[in-house]
Amino acid sequence: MPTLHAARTVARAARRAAVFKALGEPTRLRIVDFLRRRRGWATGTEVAEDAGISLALLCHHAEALVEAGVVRKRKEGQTSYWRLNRGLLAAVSRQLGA
Amino acid sequence: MPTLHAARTVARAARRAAVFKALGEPTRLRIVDFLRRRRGWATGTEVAEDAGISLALLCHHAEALVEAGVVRKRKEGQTSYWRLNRGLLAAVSRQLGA
DNA sequence: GCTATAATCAAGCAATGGTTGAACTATCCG
DNA sequence: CGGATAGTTCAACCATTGCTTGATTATAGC
Repeated sequence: MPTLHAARTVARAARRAAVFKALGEPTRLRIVDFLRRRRGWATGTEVAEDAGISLALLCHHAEALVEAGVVRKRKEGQTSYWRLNRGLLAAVSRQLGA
Repeated sequence: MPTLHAARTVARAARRAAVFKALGEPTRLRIVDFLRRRRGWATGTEVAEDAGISLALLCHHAEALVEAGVVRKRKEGQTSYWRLNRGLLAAVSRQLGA
């Protein structure tokens, strides 16, 4: 029988792991790398072209990245824009190095 | 047809993603967290007990962590010892924050 | 040698996840 | 309106993976 403390530890690990999980896939990491180089908002078409994937696949992966909080999304008319959440990445980076 | 440059970019992303993938699983992240608190070598039994998993499962996950280079392994007699590869984590941390 | 202990291996199950292509929606523009 | 453009969703397929259980190997201690 797990204690309450143990249960909370597990839940916290799950949330933190979600960020790494989002980054732990080559295609998603390339998307993140592109957005890092890009500095600012990029359209879905731009991202998909750079990553060499279809728009459908981008949609799939981008959802996972947004879910994990790694990426922010904004929609304007018919096109959607993406940018990195550098704050979260910096926080994770700090925790990882410590 | 992908260019040679694109192929290399993909391969590099795959290697880097392997580290995040290793960290992107709650159980493995708890192992890593324990080793971080522990400072130094810990036996497999200690790690398994802290993470609340069987020795068999630890073996399974530890292999992935070693494969990714996140963890170092040393065997002495009947027991094996594990410690964090802080150098790699620091490098990944730097790259992530930049 | 015998037993207990620490770790590893092997088989199998259930669930998740990446990829593709087609269908569908919403928006822009002439 | 009508066609083109940008995204999104859906269904299907296949591979991967996390986990469990049970057997197996290697070592320590008596």
